[in-house]
Amino acid sequence: MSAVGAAVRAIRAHDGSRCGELPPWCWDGGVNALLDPILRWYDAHARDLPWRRPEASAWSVMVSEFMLQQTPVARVLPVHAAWLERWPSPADLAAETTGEAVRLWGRLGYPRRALRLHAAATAIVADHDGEVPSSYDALRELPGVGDYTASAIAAFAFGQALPVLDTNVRRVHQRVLRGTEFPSDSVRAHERRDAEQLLPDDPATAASWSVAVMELGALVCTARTPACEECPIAGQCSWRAAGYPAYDGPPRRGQAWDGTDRQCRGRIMAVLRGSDEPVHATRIEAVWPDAEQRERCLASLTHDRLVVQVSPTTWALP
DNA sequence: AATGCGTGGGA
DNA sequence: TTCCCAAGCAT
Repeated sequence: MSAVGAAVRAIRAHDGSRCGELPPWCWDGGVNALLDPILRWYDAHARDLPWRRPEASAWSVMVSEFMLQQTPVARVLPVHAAWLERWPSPADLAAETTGEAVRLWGRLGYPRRALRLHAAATAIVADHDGEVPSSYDALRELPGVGDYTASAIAAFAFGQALPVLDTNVRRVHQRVLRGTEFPSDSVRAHERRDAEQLLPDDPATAASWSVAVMELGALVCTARTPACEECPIAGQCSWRAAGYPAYDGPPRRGQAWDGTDRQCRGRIMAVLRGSDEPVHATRIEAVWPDAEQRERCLASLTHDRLVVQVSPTTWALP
């Protein structure tokens, strides 16, 4: 992907045009016309988040990106602070048990992320001399690091010019450029082309642009009830200009919860997190009466290495 | 490519 | 109250 991006920008720089599928108003003398208003808005309205401060380490950025995968900022803030205080470097975390990582993960949800972050820290110590790698490709090889997270760390921790396509950026692009309310369920090729073409060439400006668009999506161009009156590019928004047509794509994926294995696993994990000692089976039975499902979930949690069976009747964090 | 994976807050 | 969804990843 990074190689493709470099090629696209090289071609663009060579012929001096922003050839592509984007509306012509996107360009003002060959420059992204959305850049100035969005950067100005960001300057005035950005939240002061620990992982965005100049002194934030790459490790701090990386921890935040793991925690922010599907979890809102407000809930990440206290856990991120606790992690960075306890494990200021990848080596500090790698020296810890995975069980402690899961315990300090607390109720952020999707605790497999805690295991992957621990595994990533271990790999960083083993393969990168304990320093968070800066290249997209090296980051992408770490457990739990997909396209978004690799791009985000490379851009925000190391100032590289990589497109960052998270759910916020995708929604902003879809509305402004494509005139519809929501993007598809998976990232399409045209979205990458859009992001590549809008990305400023200067690395520092590119990183600022990416975080600013993300913030705009998080605070103004929200999924529900967007605050268009506060939007710096409302006048250029295709969705707004079209009269906010309602979403008419395929049904968006919702997640069942009541009675699911995920709920059962969550209950079991909550019990184990709350105990420093192995927990007797009766305490697990107390939170999930259905024996068949309980056993299935205990087995899947064991398979995931989120729990270990300590004795025939007791369970614990690994 | 479709599905499974936690949790809690806001509309 | 119910529903929606929040900086995704792995399989």
